[in-house]
Amino acid sequence: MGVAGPGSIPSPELLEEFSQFFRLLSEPARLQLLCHLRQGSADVASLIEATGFSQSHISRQLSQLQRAGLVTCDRDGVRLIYRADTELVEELCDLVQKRMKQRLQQQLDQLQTA
Amino acid sequence: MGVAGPGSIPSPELLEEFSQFFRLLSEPARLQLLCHLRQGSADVASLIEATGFSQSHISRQLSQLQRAGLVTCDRDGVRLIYRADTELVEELCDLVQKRMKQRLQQQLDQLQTA
DNA sequence: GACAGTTATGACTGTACACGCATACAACGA
DNA sequence: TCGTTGTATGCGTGTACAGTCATAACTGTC
Repeated sequence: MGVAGPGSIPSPELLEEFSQFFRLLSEPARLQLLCHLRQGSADVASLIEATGFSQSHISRQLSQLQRAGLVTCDRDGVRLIYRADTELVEELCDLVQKRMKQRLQQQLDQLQTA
Repeated sequence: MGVAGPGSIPSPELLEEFSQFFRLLSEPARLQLLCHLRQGSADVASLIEATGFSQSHISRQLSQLQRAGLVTCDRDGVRLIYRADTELVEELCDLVQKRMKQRLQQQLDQLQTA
């Protein structure tokens, strides 16, 4: 049984929500932030250091991720310590990566039989 | 073990590939096409009919999906019959949907305890 | 070959958004 | 309260791309 049952098209609203979610992951900068946070929680300064992006950019990207619930933060005095809820993202990336491997393997096989 | 092993950051190239893939799914029009093709193969005319998009737009979106291997097509005379390889997309959407449900449930619980 | 139907593509417009700079705002210490 | 540090936000710029129209390119029939 699929997303909305077999043989039916998801509503435009649901499609919109799905696409918005995937859109979050469609930006290398945000994926990069999630990857860094996968190593453990981190404050903004270290994320700036690690990625080289401006503070304002990091802030905006983190707030987008936060709205989607992919990231949360706690205060430590003036600093914000971010932590990622990366389980979902990892699962998604693993699926995609598995698929990429499959595709490359297929292309390889085709070249070898040709 | 995660995408690139624990404790390491994927290369920029890999991040780029992931984001490009998710980017494909970040557009409602493309998700819609994939959903229609989930019902079975279809020719372009019926996709135009079903979605209301222009022929040129459909053509471009399908070719993007095709490059990523999410869609294939066979000729039937002058027509092209497209079919989707939706297993991956369905898995991804199911994961995301599961997450959405979780989040909404949490919000509901919070409202009820408050 | 010419013609009709189907798909791909060049050119264009509009919009969304990444990204940086400057600055406003929040939180702590003296 | 003032200064300092850290985060959010208004504004501007550049770019990527969705979506359309017109048209080219392809596939088949006569």
